[in-house]
Amino acid sequence: MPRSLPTIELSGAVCCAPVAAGVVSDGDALEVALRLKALADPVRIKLLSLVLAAGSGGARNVDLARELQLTDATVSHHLGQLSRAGLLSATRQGASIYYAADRLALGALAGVLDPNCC
Amino acid sequence: MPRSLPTIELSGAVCCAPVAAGVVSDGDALEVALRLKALADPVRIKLLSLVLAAGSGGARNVDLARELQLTDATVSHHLGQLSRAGLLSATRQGASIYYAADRLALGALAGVLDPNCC
DNA sequence: CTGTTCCCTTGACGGATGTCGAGGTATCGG
DNA sequence: CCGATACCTCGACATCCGTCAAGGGAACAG
Repeated sequence: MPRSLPTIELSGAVCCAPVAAGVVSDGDALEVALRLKALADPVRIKLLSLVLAAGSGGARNVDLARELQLTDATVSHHLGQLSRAGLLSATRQGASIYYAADRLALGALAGVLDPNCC
Repeated sequence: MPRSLPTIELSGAVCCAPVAAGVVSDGDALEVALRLKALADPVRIKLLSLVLAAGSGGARNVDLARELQLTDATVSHHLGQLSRAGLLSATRQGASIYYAADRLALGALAGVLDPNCC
């Protein structure tokens, strides 16, 4: 990979028009790709479904790590990826941090992909 | 990555229930992740939008390569990724191969992601 | 203050990935 | 048959990524 991917802010709302609506700009392509990359891992898909199943209260690193049979360090890494992509929100409560899914961001990302809806 | 990702068939229809509908199985997580991985690249996002813009007739490797300023070998690699994920269909016509987007597959993948719709 | 629990960061390792150049195969027009 | 065009495959290179072990900081109970 000669040209490394730049780092851009992803915490904001998913912005761009559907991919099917016209040729996307380089910037939009990069943004969508980075958000998708945050999701493109089997562990993170399971992680997301677990967090979604936990409801608005959210889920903790330890419990997710036990469920997935992974180290807390690895789960922390994955949670960081999803958070930085704006797909998860983190809320500290005592010594624990509760992660909840951002359903709006997820829906917006799906909308960018869907050629029929929207 | 200690455990390398297995290779599975992706040419069929996107099958599984939305990620928000419940905790996904390991198999479903893998399938969704592999399809998303096929899309999680800025070049492939642009590629997909170009192919979509070309309509049902499809687009050719050479023209896409010129548009993207990439080698035909690189574009062939990306087209292969998208095809193997079931997102593109290829039709030979003389010496050329026309690639068209599979809007149904794309919409189904979006549906798996969307927590609100479906 | 001490110990426990929870989480994050760092460093390291092996496997995966995007890009290209070179070379091979197929189709078609002379 | 020859050349041109379009596509693919292969090998190589640099970079990225998922995983873990080790260690440190923060909150809380005693």
